[in-house]
Amino acid sequence: MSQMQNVERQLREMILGLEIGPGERLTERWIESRFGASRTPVRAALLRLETEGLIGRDGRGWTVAPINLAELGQIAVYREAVEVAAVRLTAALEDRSGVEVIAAMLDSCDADTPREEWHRVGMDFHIELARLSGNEFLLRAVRDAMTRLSRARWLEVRDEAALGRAWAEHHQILAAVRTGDADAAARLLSAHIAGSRDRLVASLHDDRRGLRARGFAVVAA
Amino acid sequence: MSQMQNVERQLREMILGLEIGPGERLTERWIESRFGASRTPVRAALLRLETEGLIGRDGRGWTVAPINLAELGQIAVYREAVEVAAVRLTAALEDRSGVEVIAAMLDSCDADTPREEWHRVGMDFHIELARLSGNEFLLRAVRDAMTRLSRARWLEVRDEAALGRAWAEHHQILAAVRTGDADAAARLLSAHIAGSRDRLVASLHDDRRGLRARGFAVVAA
DNA sequence: GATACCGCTTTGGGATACCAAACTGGTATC
DNA sequence: GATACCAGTTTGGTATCCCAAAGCGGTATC
Repeated sequence: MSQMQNVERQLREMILGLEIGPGERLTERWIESRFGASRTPVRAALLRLETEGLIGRDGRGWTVAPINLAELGQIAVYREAVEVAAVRLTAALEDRSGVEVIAAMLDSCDADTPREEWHRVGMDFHIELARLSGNEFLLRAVRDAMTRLSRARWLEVRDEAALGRAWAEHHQILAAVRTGDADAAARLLSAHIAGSRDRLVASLHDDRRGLRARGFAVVAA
Repeated sequence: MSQMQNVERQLREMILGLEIGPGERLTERWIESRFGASRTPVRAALLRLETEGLIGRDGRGWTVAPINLAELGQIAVYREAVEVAAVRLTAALEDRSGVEVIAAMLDSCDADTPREEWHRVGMDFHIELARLSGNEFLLRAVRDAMTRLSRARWLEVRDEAALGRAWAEHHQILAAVRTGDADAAARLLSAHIAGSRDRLVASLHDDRRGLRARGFAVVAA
């Protein structure tokens, strides 16, 4: 793999994994020495990550995007629009066997599954559901929204019950898609996204003091 | 303005203005000499334009994105999802005075207005309408969709009647938003997008022989 | 003590040199 | 005539070097 893709991937993982905190400053020279690459691939990676919304410009330099509570609400509206459109397309397909693959993916998580895996599968559910629609743009939009939500969802304090509820809602959505009931699938998905947003914003809002104590920049709603 | 933004802007204009044809190969060295910049800003511009979908990788090199008829249909579905969501938000706002600015923008076009201006305003209508929603993500999505549609719409053979019909539909949509009738606005906008797509695809499909004769790569639906 | 000033350092933007892989065109071989 | 092969060229990927501007301290001045 090329250095460029390598730096991009590793840097993205460090940001999403909160090894580099939201709001932290980045210098091209630091990344250069950290990954043993020269500035050319580093700058390419930075440009890519900027379009993903994971980093931004801070005057002349680069900054890891802060956790933005107001943005979370806007993303919820955005993803509702594209995810509902995608699920309606999928429910109208003749061959909806793809939902079984997603159901199996959900069922692969059990009590022994590590938290990172639950986190990843929880996002992949929405991404793979969008992929079934066959529309590249809806898929890209959902993937983009999930990337931007990733850190916030990771920081969310989720109890066992909330996770179980989310998984139940996921299965309900799949069931509606399976039977081709587009309206039901859309309604369930909308409610799921709204609930997800509310719990997420509430959780981060309650804990924003703790987040700031960890050195994370948090922009209020 | 920095060289980087300069190269990016000029190259984008050349691509959107079809001065570089769809499917044409690009070399970093050619861009370098063409704009009098070195490879660093050239590469930055290429990376940015790649994320906009205007250029793509062709093995090791770069290629101007072809006109893709199948993609046009997918974009229509995508923009319907985000534009309808945006217009519903806007219709629910207390202050909807922004629609008057957009109406004035439409009315600024008359029989003497050059075709490029009609083209630009026709896209800006949708972008500005999305901006009124206040949702950055919906706005970005609409702007992105319009950028990707820009060349195809420019190549579309539009008669006077079709343009007048489009403008009338634009005004109808604004009227519905003005009165706060979200359902009507959504319905009108959906129909407008579907009709726009049908005419666009039909026009390009009919003329695809002529397009190929001009050296433009056209991917069939 | 506050502030204006100055020199050093850091940093991103740009330019250039080098390399390996891919491409090209011609040639030799069958 | 078709094909395999080889040298020369082109091209994107990478590493480095230079520069101007911004940031940072320390100091002198009031």
